[in-house]
Amino acid sequence: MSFEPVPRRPVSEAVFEELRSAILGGRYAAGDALPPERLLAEEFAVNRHAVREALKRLQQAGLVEVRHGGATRVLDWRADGGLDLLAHVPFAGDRAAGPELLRSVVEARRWIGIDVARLAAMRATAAQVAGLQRRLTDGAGPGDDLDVISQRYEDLWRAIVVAADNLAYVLGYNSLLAAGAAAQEASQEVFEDEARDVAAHAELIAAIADGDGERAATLADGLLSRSLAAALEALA
Amino acid sequence: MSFEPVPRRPVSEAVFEELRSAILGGRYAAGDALPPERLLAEEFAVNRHAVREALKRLQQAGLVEVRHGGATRVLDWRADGGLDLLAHVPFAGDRAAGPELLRSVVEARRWIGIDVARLAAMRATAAQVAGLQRRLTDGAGPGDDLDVISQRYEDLWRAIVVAADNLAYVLGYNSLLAAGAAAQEASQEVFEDEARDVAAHAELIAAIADGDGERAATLADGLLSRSLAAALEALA
DNA sequence: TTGCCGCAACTGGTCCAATCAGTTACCCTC
DNA sequence: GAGGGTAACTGATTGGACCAGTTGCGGCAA
Repeated sequence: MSFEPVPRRPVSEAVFEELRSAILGGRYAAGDALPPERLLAEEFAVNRHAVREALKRLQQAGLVEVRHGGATRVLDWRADGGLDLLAHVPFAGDRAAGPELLRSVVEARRWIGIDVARLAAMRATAAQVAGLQRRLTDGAGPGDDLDVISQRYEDLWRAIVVAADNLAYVLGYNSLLAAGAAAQEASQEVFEDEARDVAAHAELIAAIADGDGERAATLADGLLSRSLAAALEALA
Repeated sequence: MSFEPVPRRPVSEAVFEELRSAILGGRYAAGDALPPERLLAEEFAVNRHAVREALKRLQQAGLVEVRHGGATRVLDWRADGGLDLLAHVPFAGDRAAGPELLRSVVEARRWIGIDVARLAAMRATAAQVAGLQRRLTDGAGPGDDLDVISQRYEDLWRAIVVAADNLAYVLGYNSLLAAGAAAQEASQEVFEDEARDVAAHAELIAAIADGDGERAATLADGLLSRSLAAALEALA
């Protein structure tokens, strides 16, 4: 028989996740004061420094506001939180945010993908186009493992996003990807049909290579709308 | 004569900003190891805990990877960072990322705004529509201060985004807004013409109230494209 | 009685010092 | 030359002390 390695993670991270989950899960309303650091340290049975490190991360994530001398207050993350939070919402306790979340992510990804395809067609350098085509021919048969297919699909889209030469889209794509990874099983399933359609991808890449923005946008729309439909169907 | 209050901010924040700027400014390449905590503490002339708190924030921001026993390494933030980073890029030292950034943000905001307007028209509740109309009539004259106008403009769009009922768009809008706020002067200027056009906003709200998604999308496109044009012009 | 002033008790911020716990690389042995 | 073991790194965690703002209560003065 074999044993799994004992999971071991920093104390401050455990505290961070605990508090984050409490906030995202609604156990603290916006404006509520968190317990004082000394009390938190006592309750979690860790040193105060560890609590402070966790609080720094919460602060960076836009979940709390810390004031010297005053209390640490919980912010309204829907109003102040950034897109990075999306990946953590699924773990926000028992609230059934999962389905709504999946639809949100796929919906946004479809729409942004359309513009990205158009921009890539307009802006991709020769080297980037070559990279896209290489990625396409590197593609193996359809019998591959879903994980492999998904990986290649993500990689292809990442290259397209980079070619679009828009920092907001690049970083936003990273965030959406992270959110998708957090709900892995559901996400992969939704994108499976699309990810396996190599012929459609080839058409898209050809349009980008031709610099035909409108055609690229239309093709991307067709591709990504399939996943959106799959997501909406999965919710029913 | 009068004196200004002495600016006073936490030491860990100063360290954080210093390191962030060093990383985003390219003074560390992706994969490079940061100096050890003990050395950083010595060089910044602060306690090691302050350094650790700063590192926790960098870690949360997706800029570094910390490994117990090993070195703290700088990540490739363009490949791994989330949209939240966008607000920090303006502080990337002397690299001329500013102009590219402004175009990216305005471009993304325009495109997302179009979809948001369409979705809001389809999904806004009666209460949300009433809220939008109220915000419109609350609008004061055109002689107002630019700060006030900008504030109201942002508030109106936030309400539209919320009405679109898509968590990814809500949080993404927060991130884009934060990025805009980081480059305040330039951003306000670009959006000024659009923000002052109350009549166009009234049309947009009317379309949303009617549930006419296509018309709302078209109007939003017209509005936001103005700012995009202004941004592109500002870059020339 | 009412207003305000000041202090005391809270809150977070910073420091010092020590020790635990992984990683890495060098050196010695076989 | 390959291997293992150890020493010297790295970050992780703890404890305790003290500094620095905020808040609210109680007593003093008008």
